[in-house]
Amino acid sequence: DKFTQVTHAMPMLSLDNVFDEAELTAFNQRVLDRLNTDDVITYAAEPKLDGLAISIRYENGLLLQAATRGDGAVGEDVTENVRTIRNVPLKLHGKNIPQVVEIRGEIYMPKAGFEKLNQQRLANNEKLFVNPRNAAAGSLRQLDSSVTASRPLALFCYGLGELQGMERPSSHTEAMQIISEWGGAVSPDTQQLKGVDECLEYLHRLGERRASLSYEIDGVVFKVDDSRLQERLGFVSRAPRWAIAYKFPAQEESTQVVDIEVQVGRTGALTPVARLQPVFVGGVTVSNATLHNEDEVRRKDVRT
DNA sequence: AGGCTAAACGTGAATAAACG
DNA sequence: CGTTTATTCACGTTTAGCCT
Repeated sequence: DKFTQVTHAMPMLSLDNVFDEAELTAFNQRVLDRLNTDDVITYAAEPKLDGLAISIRYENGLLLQAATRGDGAVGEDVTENVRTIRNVPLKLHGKNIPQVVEIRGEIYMPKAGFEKLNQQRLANNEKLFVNPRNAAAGSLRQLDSSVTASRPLALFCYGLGELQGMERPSSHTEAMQIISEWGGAVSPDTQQLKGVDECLEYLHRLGERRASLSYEIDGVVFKVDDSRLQERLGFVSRAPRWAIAYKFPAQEESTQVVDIEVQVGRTGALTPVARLQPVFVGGVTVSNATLHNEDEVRRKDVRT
């Protein structure tokens, strides 16, 4: 409760997920069906960074407010912490800067910075961070922004929120171009692709490079590039119909069920929980697994 | 000063029931 | 029937509050 609440001018949504090529093809088909067309859709692709979403608001080119996503409608004011991030522009470059622009992106901790930070912490007998994502999330929610300043955080921009005093770009690619001219960092791996076939190729290429990237990713985001098509596709409750996150296959590990306990929830609901022999997988230690969806567990195994 | 715990938050996943 | 809402849950980190 130490952070002031910020109501987002435009809600910050998440993305729907797909897990294999068939589901991605099905997404493309839904887009075609909705638009009632056979045209080849142009997509904008970018790596899906494993960090945390941020909204950064500029008025007359000056960074005035930065907020976490929160529940999508209301987030937390982390302006002072975001100001300490090296590649976040405090002032937008160029002329024709709109009166109000909200840049949205992902704050993350590069692998190299994470390793270096943990080496320092080891030397100082401090507790090590388990993975870059949580280290980034924790670093951003420091009450003392000088602590945040000492953490190797970085930003990649991936979109625009509120915009006043400027026409909305006609495509995602154009929006990224403009943000980049203002001085905002955009992923160098952003690419314009024609049709679902090129999306699948991109997926394979990036999958091969995944380990050599300087930051952790958990998938790829594909967005319908054309703003007018985006508008026609619209939104569902918590995600746009014009974008999808392709998630790389979850890592799997085997372990043993040690016990099964029944929890009583806040509303009195009973939920069986499997107590597991702890197992480290995908950057976290898993020691419990809910069994409230046991049919799913049996069918598809537990995903991390 | 250090250890421990509860609670908050961020991210992510799933189901049932209600809605349109 | 597909979408949306309400619940339930997982883990990692920070913080406050308590205890030793």
